[in-house]
Amino acid sequence: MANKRVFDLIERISALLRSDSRRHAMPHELQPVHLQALDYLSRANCFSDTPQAVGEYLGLTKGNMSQRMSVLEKLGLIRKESDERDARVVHLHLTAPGKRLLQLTYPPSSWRDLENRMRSKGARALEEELTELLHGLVAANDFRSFGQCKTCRFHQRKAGQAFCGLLQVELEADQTEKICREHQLATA
Amino acid sequence: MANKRVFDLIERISALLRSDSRRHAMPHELQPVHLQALDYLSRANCFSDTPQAVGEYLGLTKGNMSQRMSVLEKLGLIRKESDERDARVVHLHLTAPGKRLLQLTYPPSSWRDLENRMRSKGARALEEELTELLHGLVAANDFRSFGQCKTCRFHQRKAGQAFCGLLQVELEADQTEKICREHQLATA
DNA sequence: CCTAATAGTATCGTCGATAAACTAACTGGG
DNA sequence: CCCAGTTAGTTTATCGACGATACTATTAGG
Repeated sequence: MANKRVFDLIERISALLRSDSRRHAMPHELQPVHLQALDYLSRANCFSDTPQAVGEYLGLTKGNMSQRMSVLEKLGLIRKESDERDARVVHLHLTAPGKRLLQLTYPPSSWRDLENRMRSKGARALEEELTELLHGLVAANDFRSFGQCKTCRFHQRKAGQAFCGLLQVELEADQTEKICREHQLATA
Repeated sequence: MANKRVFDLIERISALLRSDSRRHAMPHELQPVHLQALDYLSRANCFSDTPQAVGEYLGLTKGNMSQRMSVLEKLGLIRKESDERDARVVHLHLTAPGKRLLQLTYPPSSWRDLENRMRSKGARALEEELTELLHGLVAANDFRSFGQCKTCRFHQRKAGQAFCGLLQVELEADQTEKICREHQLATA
């Protein structure tokens, strides 16, 4: 599943995508990492939309994240909102301009051209293999998996309502579609 | 072959690898990009071991590359050598310390742990699919393919000797195993 | 030749990244 | 209760990647 050649391919593909992403982000006074963060936030559930979680997702420090987030806020792309229960925690929400910018710039056009050329031929297989690869990476390094809420081992149903057995809270239906910082794979 | 989910996976996998690569590179006064450049140079043939080529491979500007290369030279990891035919061209060779450092730090340990866990199960399939993906990306954006010399449409044999039909020169056997800036895929 | 193109360098400004020190808020055991 | 320990986030300082631009030196070609 993993060898040097696969590593080389991933490194080069992502270097090229990154370079293209920079071209898209720069006119908006942004860098690739900002678009990655915006994209993450657009998919994170309510337990996972914090600076800390973004940092864990991208493998960057919290100090760095604090900086990135204040840039995004200053540009009006996200809105900060402090948690009602725990005043230390900040939730980050995309604003309408943020969503618009994300849709406009991400993924970069080189990827979209690719999508047009290669119409979903074998996408499923690649998706599954990369998923397995990521899970291996996560397992080997104690990273968080950031999987979809409803695929989590703690996901339950109580009286027709979705429920998180780890955090012991009920879940809105739309939250279960999003990715969660606390996500854990079923024990193999 | 390409959809948003595949994009997300590649972005996240490479973000985590990049973060880990930084941890490995920093003790040596280096950044991830330096290791990527060293790795490229270790695999480039004699037409492709120039600052320009490294920049094209990684999607970065030549000015940036010029800087990176002088850092690597100052640390004694590479050696510059000007071309005999064209005095503008500089060839970059790994030194023994450069090779040692590369072996020590690249790929980062998170990847090696992965390799130990998932012994070559389905590596072939993933490799082929990512290769196809990269070729699509290359084709859609007029990037160079940087394939192995001997897989190039201009690769020939003349009297038992390998020969490049594009550059019109004979090739040493070991050069044909390496990657080439001028590489072109066979017309489909 | 003289012009245009090419490989590489030098210099500049911006800003992403880490580390470390800091504040504020929560938690839990006496 | 309170105080020690922990956690979320910010701040500050330092470093250096990166793009842009202008520059030099060499080569190609009409």
